[in-house]
Amino acid sequence: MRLPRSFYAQPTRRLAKALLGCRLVRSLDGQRAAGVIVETEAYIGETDLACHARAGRTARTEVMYSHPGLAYVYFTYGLHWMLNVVSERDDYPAAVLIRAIEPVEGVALMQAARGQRPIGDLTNGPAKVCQALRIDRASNGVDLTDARSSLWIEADRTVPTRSILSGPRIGLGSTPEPWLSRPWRYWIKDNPFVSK
DNA sequence: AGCACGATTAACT
DNA sequence: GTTAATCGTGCTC
Repeated sequence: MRLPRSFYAQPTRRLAKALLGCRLVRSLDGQRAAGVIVETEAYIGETDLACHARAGRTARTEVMYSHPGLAYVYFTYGLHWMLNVVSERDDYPAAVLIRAIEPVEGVALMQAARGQRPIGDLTNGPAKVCQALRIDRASNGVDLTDARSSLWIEADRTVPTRSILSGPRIGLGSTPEPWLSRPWRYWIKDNPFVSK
């Protein structure tokens, strides 16, 4: 079952933790490719200087200001796509970055999209997830709660609180403190598919 | 109109 | 550990 909009309309850090253990599903030519979310990061509002919304409302960030439950997909480093899910409420720009999933369905489909890499190297990073599931600009703004969309999230495993670890977000470069060190990255303890 | 840089990855040494 | 790849975005001139 597709998770409803009410699931996404919660505080971003809470959503980032709640997404762990959920199943990210992509429908490709009628076939399912899916994985359990094992690592996420929260990006929260215009005051979070690591969040793209620090620049305010622009063409790029517009999706983050829209409804919770939409996909915010952006391009970076000249070649990579990143998938986020919009959180909170309308007109408040925040989202959760999907950093890694554990492949569980359509592994061959994902390997075909990733140059036949071994399962352990298939989706253990945010750009790898997008490449494996063929997510690019065409998925930006897609509604994950709309029954017609080919991308959505389902409830799956229950992850006990004691198995959720947190730490600083990755790749923030010259982002100033305190944002650089905020422990807004979450992952499932001991899961081998968390990014390196 | 031009420019510096990025929520990364893979292939190097 | 280091670095090239590669281009959209937001900021400065």
